[in-house]
Amino acid sequence: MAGPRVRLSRERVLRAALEIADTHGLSSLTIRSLAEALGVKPMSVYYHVANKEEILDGIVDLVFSELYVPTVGADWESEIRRRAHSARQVLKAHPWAIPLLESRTTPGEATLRHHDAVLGTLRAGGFSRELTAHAYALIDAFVYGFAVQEASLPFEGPDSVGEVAEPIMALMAEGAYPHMVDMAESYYTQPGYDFADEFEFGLTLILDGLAKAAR
Amino acid sequence: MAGPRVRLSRERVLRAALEIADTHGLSSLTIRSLAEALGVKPMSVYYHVANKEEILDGIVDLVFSELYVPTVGADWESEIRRRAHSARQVLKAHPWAIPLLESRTTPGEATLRHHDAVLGTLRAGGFSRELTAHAYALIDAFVYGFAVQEASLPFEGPDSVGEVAEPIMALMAEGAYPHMVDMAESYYTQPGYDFADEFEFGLTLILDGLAKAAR
DNA sequence: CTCCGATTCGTACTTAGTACGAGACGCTAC
DNA sequence: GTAGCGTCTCGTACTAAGTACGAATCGGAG
Repeated sequence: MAGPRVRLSRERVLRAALEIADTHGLSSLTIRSLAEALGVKPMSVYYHVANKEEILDGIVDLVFSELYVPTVGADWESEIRRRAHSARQVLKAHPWAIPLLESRTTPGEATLRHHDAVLGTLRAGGFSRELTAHAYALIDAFVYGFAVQEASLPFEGPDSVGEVAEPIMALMAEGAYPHMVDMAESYYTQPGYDFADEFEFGLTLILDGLAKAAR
Repeated sequence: MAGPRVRLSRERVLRAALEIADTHGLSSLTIRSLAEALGVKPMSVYYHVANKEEILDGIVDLVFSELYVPTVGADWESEIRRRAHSARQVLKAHPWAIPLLESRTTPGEATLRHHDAVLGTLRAGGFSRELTAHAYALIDAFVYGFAVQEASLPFEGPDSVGEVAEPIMALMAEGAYPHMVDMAESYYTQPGYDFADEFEFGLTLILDGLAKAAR
C-alpha cells in the first residue's frame, strides 16, 4: 500500500491541504483527512506545522502565490487590470479561500510580495502616496468584494435560479420584493446575461476614475 | 437560581447568539455557551433551530436588519451614500459577521428586504436595468470588500503597527518589501492618517462615475 | 555497529455538534 | 379538578475533530 516512504515536509503538507480544499471543500480539510491523503498518521502532521491555523495561513498564501504579480514600472493601468482579472480568476478557482482571506491576519510571503508589487506599480505609475493608498484600498475592496458576491450569488446564471430556496421564492411571488423580482425576471435571467460582465464594468469605472485623479 | 422561567423562542435564541458573538467573538458561540447564556440546557436550543447553521444564518440576518434601508424614490445618490456608510458602520460593529456574510447562501428576510430597497432606489433614480445591475454589483463589492480590508488590516492605525508579527517586520527591514515599507513609514503611520478616509474617496469616485453613466 | 537527532506515531483527553427518546409543563375539555 | 395532549425541555451518549505528551522508529555519521 505504501510507496517507497517519502518524507513529509511543510511543503507537502500544505500542497495536500490545498488539494483537499479544492476537491472536497474546506470543511473536508481535517487533520485526519490530511494525514490520510499523505499516507501518514494524524500526529505526524504536527511535526511540520504548529496547528491547523498555520495550515490555513499556508494554503491562503499558496492561493496568493497564484496571482499575477504586476511589473513595477510597466503601464500601471494595464498591469493593475491584469492583476485584477487574475485575482478574480484565482478566487473563482478556490472559492473556499474567500472566507479565509479575511480571518487570516498573518500574511504569508507571497501575500506580502504581491501587495508590495501592487503598491510599487501604482507609485511608479506616478501616483502620489496619498493617491496610491486610495487606489490600493479601492481596487482591492472591489476585487475582493466582487469575488465574494460571485461566490455567494443566490443565482448566478439563467439556469440556477430554480435552486433558490422555496420560502424565498414564495415571498418573492407574493410581491414582497418587487424590484428583485423585476430585475431577476427582466434582466438577470435573460439569455446572454453573465455576472462576470459586471466585473469589467466596475473595474473600468474605477480605473478611469483613478486615471483622472492621477492627472 | 432561575428566574420566573421565561420561555425560549427562536427570537431569544438568536438575540443571545448575537450578543455572544459581539462580546466574546464568533468562536465563543457554541451551542453550550449559548444554552448557558439562556439559562437552559444545550439540547433545548434545538427545539427552536434546526442546527447551528441556522443560528449563523439568523444572526447574519439580524446584522442586516441594522443597516439603513434606502428610501425608494428619494435622491439615489444620497440614499446610496447613506446606506453605504451605514453598512460600513454596522460591519465595523460586528466584525465577526464579515466572514459569515459570504458563506451563508440562505439569505434572510432582512437581507432580501435590504437588497430590494437598494435595487428600487437605483431604478427609481433613473437607472436602466442594466446600469442598476452594474451599480449594484459595484457598490456592494466595494462596501463589502472595504469592510473586509478594514477588519483584516495588519496595522490599522499609527499605534498598532508594532503588533505585526516579527518575521514580517524582519523581512520588511531586509528590504524585501520596499514599497510597503515606504508607504508604511511615509504615509500610513503619519499622524492624522485614518484608513476610514479611504472609504470616502472610493465611494465618491464610484458614485461620481455612476452618476456620469446614468446621464 | 552504535549513537543521536530528526521524524513519525500510539494513546488519550477535550471540546463541540447533535441524535434519540423520555420527561415536564401548562392549557383545554370534561 | 383531572385526564389528556400538544408543546417544550432536557438527560444521555455518540461522533468528529484538534492536539498534548511521550514513546517508538528511522537513517546517516563516526
